[in-house]
Amino acid sequence: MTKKVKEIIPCDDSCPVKATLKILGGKWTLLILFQINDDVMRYGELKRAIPEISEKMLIQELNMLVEKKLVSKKAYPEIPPRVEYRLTDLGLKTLPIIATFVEFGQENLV
Amino acid sequence: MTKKVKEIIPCDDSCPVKATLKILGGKWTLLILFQINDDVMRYGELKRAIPEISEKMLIQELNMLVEKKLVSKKAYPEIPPRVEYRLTDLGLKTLPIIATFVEFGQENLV
DNA sequence: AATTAATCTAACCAAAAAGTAAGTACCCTA
DNA sequence: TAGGGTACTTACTTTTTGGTTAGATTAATT
Repeated sequence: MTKKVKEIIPCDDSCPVKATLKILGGKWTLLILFQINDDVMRYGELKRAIPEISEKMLIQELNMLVEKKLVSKKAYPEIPPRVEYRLTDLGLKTLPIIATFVEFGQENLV
Repeated sequence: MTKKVKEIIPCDDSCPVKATLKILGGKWTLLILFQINDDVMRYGELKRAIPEISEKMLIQELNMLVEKKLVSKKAYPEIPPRVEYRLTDLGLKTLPIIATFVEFGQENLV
């Protein structure tokens, strides 16, 4: 009779949960994606949709999301300026994640 | 012809995404739940499964998860000590969330 | 001529989260 | 009697994150 040894596979950098967390793990990230959803949102609209976020964080997160190619940005050369954000194809793929967040929250928390 | 006004519903404390984020938003939380999964895990096993986490953070997160009723803890009065963690019914409900993280990571990142 | 509007930037500081390192407890084995 | 195993705990420091304030832009409105 051999001693049973539980095999532990240490999670490394290829852990998909970790990889996803790296992009979506911020305090505001999922909330912003959730608000944009499959719509077009202006900067000011997002600000009103997430009132507690500071302008700095909103811009910072949006820039990050554009850089990571989850969000595309279109600025119109107008005065006053108009900038529209929407999800890219990659960004749209986060919507199922957000849907599970919504469901868990609705059924168990709020 | 009336000016089109986009209706913005500001997300308040009842936003399900925010509520879920409040519990699952930590740097290590989802990773720990992912490792426990539908299994029984000892403290030391979790430590080996997530090598980069510090003991302090692991304990802190586990305590938080027990307090939030996502994880149950069973300590055996033995020397050396043995403590087992497993997901509660509520904790098991986070597995679909984690599954979407895994899928997104596998298909788009790793 | 001053004000307003919308989007963004930069500098600075505060708070929160996470990391580090050491120590505690207890019995067993060598 | 020294060291090892397991699960924590504490005090301290660093890093990350977030908040505040001020300012740039420039055409149209007051």
